[in-house]
Amino acid sequence: MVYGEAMKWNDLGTDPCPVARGLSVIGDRWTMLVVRECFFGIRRFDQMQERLGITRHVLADRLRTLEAAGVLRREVYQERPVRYEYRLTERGKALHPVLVSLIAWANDAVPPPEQSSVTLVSRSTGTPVAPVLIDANTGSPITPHTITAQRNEGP
Amino acid sequence: MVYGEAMKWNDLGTDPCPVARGLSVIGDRWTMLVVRECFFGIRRFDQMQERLGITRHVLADRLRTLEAAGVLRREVYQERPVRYEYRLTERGKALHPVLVSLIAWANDAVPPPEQSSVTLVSRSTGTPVAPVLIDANTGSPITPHTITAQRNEGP
DNA sequence: ATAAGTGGGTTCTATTTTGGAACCAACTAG
DNA sequence: CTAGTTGGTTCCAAAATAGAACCCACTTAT
Repeated sequence: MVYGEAMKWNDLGTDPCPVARGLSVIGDRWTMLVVRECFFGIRRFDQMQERLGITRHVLADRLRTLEAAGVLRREVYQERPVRYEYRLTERGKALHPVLVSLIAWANDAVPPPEQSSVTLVSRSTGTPVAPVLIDANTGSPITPHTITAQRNEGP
Repeated sequence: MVYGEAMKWNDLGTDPCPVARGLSVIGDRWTMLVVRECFFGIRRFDQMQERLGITRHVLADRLRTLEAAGVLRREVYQERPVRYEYRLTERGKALHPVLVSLIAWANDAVPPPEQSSVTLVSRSTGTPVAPVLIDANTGSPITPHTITAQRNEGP
């Protein structure tokens, strides 16, 4: 962060803090919902628009932004007339842990109306999953107590 | 989701999808940055405002929203004049995996300007951590291939 | 041949959110 | 008495979003 002077939203993308940089791409009201649709296998503009209830204008803008950020790629799936679909790139698929963590948090922090909800289950056993973050290097859990943020100065 | 009819932002909090419900709390432009400050130990209004460059009006609004959602609690730390500080509740601390996943993603998906950046390191060894999500029940990694979303209908 | 439909948008205006700056209340320190 | 601190609120301007209509290049149905 650049302390002591105002940080405008549009400058977040160049902030030293990865939280700020990440949010510059996925931190607005609709973007993660668009990403969710992509993980659900939705690829077409109209389908996303109908499922989300987002305005066409804003959806077009978000898809452009996500494409520019390398999260989605636009592919022609039909010529004459040319039609495009949107798919997650590797960088987009790398958002999976963010989405999963968010789902796990929301499911017990933001109670659903009635009992209706969506939960994550193992694809092989069908049983609910309980996501936990561990450090791949040591195998130990990651908690606010086990890690800390470190600033690496540039050249 | 309620398909076929527009979903307004303000209805997200009652959506069956946990992604939508989660985003209704933390899905706007500033909220996760406020939460980040709290994880960094920042507790006071003016300090947050200075560090983030957010307008005072919006910060006051976000703090109220986060308090209402049970993510932060407001505590008097001084009488005469009464002064408040904001601290993460258990529900707020439960956002740690979301923040860590976001940091991990941003650090390799949204390149920092120059080399300056912030990384996560183990508090005990000082070495970088590589966060991975595993299922606490089975110990196996969570990827788009190993899990799926399941809708549980309400009564 | 003509009419209606499809997919992926753009354009327009109205409403809502943000940004930026000033102001305020209740003290405390000098 | 004056300035400073803390945690806000109030005001207006600028930007983002909602909602609806329109557009273009086709394809399919009548």
